Amino acid sequence: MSDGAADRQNLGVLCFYPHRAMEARILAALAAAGFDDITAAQGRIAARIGRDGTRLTDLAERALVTKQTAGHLVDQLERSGYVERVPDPTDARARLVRMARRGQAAVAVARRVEAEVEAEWTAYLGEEVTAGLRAALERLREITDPFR
Amino acid sequence: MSDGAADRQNLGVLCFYPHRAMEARILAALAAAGFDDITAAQGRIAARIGRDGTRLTDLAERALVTKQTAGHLVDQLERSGYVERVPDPTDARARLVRMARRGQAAVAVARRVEAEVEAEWTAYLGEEVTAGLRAALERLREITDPFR
DNA sequence: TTGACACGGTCAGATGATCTGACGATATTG
DNA sequence: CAATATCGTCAGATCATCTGACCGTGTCAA
Repeated sequence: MSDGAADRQNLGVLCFYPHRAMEARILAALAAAGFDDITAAQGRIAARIGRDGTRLTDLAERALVTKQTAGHLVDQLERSGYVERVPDPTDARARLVRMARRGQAAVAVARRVEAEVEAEWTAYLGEEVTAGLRAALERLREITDPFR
Repeated sequence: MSDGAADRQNLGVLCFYPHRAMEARILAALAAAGFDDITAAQGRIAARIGRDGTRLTDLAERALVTKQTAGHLVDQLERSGYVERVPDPTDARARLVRMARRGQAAVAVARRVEAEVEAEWTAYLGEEVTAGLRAALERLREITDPFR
């Protein structure tokens, strides 16, 4: 699919490492904080829930999975008390998935670790390079994220 | 795990989009070229096979999965004729996984698409920004890739 | 207003990917 | 040579993911 380990790697593969590293760090911190019943896939869904709740279909679209998969993961998150489903006042067909109390607590932990890891990366790369990296990635997102 | 869609996203999440986009493009191209029996997970393993073959344990380490998972995926790749296992001349315990003829053909297709997608990204971001992005990601890999 | 179609979500079933734990065979090292 | 580490596999379980079918609700145009 791409190179062996030694050669120049494509940008997609290079993006894999930081993504995976961040995810692993957050998951580890969550587990250490007592949120040990959350999986990576659940986290990827939960990470895309907006402040006022998000529709299942939107979650699926943002996470690039089918709505069935998203539904499955939301079921688990709901059972574990991280999220809740409420009716969407603007559309009787839809329901909004939003953070429950336990979910908000987990988000707080996740945010802290995110900031911590970013700080480490910034310390290693330097402020300027990091800012450039972020800008480039945000720009790239415009053409690689089918949702936004 | 992180923000809703609107807010500022952490660098890990931002890395997700290009990675996923590249992977999807390569997979689609492979399927179109007749290599339609390969999955993303198989591709992630195959992408890490070096020119002269690579040990299963190394593949697992590079792809950040257990050796059991790697073995499972290599089994499938072998059954589909993409790779072959040969004895490691330097160690009777080990075997080297290396590309078979069909695998090499698939790699050729993948390389072409990689280059194509990178060219698109470069056109969108500009030469300079893209070079900066690559440099930053390569640097970041030093502290986020447990293997290298 | 009503019929055709789009959209939000779920159910059912299948497959794929991944892990933990245990194990046999070979290397390495003191 | 004995102790220990490494390489890979087997077995079994669980989680994630997809396709296809389906029901209820919204939308829009004739």
